[in-house]
Amino acid sequence: MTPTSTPRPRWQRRSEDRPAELVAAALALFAERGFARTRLADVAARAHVSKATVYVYFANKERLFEAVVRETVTPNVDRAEALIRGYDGSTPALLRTLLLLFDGLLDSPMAAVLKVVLAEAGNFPELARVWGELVLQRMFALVQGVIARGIERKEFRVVNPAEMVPLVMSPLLLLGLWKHSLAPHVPVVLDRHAVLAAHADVLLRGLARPEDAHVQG
Amino acid sequence: MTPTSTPRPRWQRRSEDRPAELVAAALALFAERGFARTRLADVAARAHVSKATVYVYFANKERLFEAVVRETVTPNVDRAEALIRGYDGSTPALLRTLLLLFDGLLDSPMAAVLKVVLAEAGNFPELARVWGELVLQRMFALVQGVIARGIERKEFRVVNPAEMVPLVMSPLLLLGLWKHSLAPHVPVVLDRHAVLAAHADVLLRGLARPEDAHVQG
DNA sequence: TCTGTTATTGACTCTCGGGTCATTTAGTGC
DNA sequence: GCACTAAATGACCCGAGAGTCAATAACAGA
Repeated sequence: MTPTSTPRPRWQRRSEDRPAELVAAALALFAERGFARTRLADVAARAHVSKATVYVYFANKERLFEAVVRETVTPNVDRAEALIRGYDGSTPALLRTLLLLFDGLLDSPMAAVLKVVLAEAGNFPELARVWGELVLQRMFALVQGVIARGIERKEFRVVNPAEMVPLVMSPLLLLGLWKHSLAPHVPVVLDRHAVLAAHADVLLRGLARPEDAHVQG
Repeated sequence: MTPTSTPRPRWQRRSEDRPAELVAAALALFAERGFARTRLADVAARAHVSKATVYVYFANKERLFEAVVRETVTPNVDRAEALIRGYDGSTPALLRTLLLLFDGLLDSPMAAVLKVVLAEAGNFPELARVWGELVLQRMFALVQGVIARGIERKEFRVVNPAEMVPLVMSPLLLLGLWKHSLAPHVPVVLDRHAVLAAHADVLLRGLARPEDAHVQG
């Protein structure tokens, strides 16, 4: 162990992994502080890299955030779509399963990203566009398909599936924002799983055909 | 009209009205651009006043926003409470009326303020606290009371009123955020009134007692 | 009309952070 | 070992915008 026995380089070239590492670091900070209050210097530090390196891989802050959105969101939507595709049980059960899966997403960084997108949509329309394209449209189609399936199979009464989508999703939105925005600072307590159970309950009763109102999936 | 015939002062002393004018100006800009991207210089300009004047009436940007929240929110919550207090019809009808009133709020600046509060809660916990105290708790109690009333009067089946509150409110949250964040930038179309009608419908069916599932308020 | 009070302001400071670039140095092929 | 490429960086610039303060001018009262 002579003084010269430490030839560890001061930095390494890792152009393969850098982008993903930067995105991960950025995700954590954007989620925690929002877009405006996140400093690229901090992102860089968290990825063990200098600020200038960020600019080697991303043109600017906004593009970095766009990358965060893409990476965070796509796998989750993929999973949801796969779940639906392979399902062949009753539609009420399918809807319950889907809600459970969304419930899981509330703990993922996706919920935090959503918060930031909503907050910054006005300042960065491009972000809103990306989100709309990558998440909204696919999720929308997904849920709408489930409702339509239920109607076709005479498990639900006849409603306009498009109008049901926001109703299905909105409690999840609320719970997500609750968790990431208000919960830490407000004394009100919300039992997430109780609310979700109640949601599934009310929703399925509300969708049931009047003649079999007693049957609950 | 001699050149000296224009003794209109370059500015006027109006310490009574200034705060309200500043709050109004600030509301418009915060709603439009969010907290971080709103410049106090612009707020001042919009209130026809210099930036330094803002600091005469508000200690800093955050306090100004706090004032905006208070002023924007209180009258609306008051109105909702008054509506409930004086009501003596059926509870389903009351719930429909309440939803209609909230629908109106979606067009008020309150929805925009909510967006900003959610976005900035992490950076300014005090804001979240104020919102929780001024709006959340009162609104929560309000809706919870309506549900409890319906159960007492045997118009609803027996549920946990506290769990229903988020279910009642969440579609409104979604529609509000939709309007102020995504709608302008995303090609998806949401028919607000259709969604709200569907919400009332599903909700009331979901709350109905099984034995009178056919009766719709 | 003069004087005192205070609301208002213009001009200033200072920090913060996004973005740039010339230079350094790790890794690669010969 | 040597030269070449490109990954990584430190030091820099610069605009933006929050917050300050001494000076100014509107109004009230006498």
